[in-house]
Amino acid sequence: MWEGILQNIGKYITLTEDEIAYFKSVVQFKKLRKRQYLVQEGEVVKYESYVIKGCLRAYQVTEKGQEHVVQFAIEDWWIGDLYSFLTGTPATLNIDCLEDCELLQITKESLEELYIKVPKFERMFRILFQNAFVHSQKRLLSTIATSAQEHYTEFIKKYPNIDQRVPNHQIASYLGITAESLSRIRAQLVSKK
Amino acid sequence: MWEGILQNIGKYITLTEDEIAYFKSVVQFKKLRKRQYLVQEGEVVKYESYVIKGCLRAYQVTEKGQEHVVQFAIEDWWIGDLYSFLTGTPATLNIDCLEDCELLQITKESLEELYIKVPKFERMFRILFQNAFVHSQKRLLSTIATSAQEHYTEFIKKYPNIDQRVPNHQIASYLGITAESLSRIRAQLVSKK
DNA sequence: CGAAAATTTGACATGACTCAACTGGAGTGG
DNA sequence: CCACTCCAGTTGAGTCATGTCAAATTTTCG
Repeated sequence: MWEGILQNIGKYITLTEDEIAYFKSVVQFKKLRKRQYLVQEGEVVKYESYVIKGCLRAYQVTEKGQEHVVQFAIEDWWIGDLYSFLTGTPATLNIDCLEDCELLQITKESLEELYIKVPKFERMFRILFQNAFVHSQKRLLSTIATSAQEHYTEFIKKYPNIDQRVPNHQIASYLGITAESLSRIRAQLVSKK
Repeated sequence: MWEGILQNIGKYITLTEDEIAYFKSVVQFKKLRKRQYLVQEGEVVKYESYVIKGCLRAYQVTEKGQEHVVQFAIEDWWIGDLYSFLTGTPATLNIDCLEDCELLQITKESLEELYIKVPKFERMFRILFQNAFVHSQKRLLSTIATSAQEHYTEFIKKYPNIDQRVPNHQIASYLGITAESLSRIRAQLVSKK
């Protein structure tokens, strides 16, 4: 249960035995079944979650009932409604499991304490957020600057592992197009070859 | 020259006199005229820049020559091609001044050293990147989930200060629409009132 | 096996784009 | 200080990519 996350943390910072023990003491293990919610719109989010195993999606629902996927998360990713988590305001996102999931969760209070007691974590999350920001900017640019077809081909190149685990209509939702459009794009790509 | 940035830093962390002195010693002052480049596509970016005064835009140019604005920056914002800065790869962005600008710049080496010598800065940038990521996600959602008109009205609500300093066709580019479309949207909004 | 979900396909609608022309204001140089 | 150019902004006409709605087909999973 701990190998994955500790190895992942090890990519960014080096911890002592004590620090590892302390870290272990502040995170909680959680199992969720496929289709279960991790977060529902309207609730105040208490945890950020690290994915040990499984696959989740975070999405927002518009007034007209359309779902827009903001993020997928698989093994070794963090997921949550960060804005709600940070500000204590009600979540605007829903997050649910596309597969049975195993998570490690940390509360805001524990995380703040972790930053103080083991400042290396401040470094790790600085790097994680920095990378997340860069990727988010790149995604934005693809959304704005490229055709739906290019955008889709970029996506499957970049996330082949996610592509194979997630239904197409949810990928469409992530890309900001309809399931029908994605279906037609895929048909075109096949016929081109 | 220093009040603005020190006050801004003070929102996130508290520094001693020595730390302030050290910080001052690692950043460089730079003035640029309107229309001058801060970063050009292809060069390796050496600095992240804090805006003391002025207004800049970061944009990418596609093969077909279309410009897409990724970010505007005004007083108290940081700007740069973060990906190039972090990885040492050639910049994909261009950044230029929309007004005469005064900047403070820091190199990657100095920033890394600053993180080590004054870990509080790790905290500050963790928070800055965290916020930048949250905003980027929200922007992405607006781009994907709302009509061009809603997206524009959200933009002017959120950034009235930028709106007034930047020509409309560049706002259009930021929103991912053409200048013509924005012009028509604005006409509609006026007629509605 | 059967119900529900996912995907595909067709017909049609529409929002945004492209290209082109025109207007008005800002900045520049004689 | 005026004439001229340049650029931002607007408007119109036609096109195209993607959306919508509906139905048929395939896949998934209890």
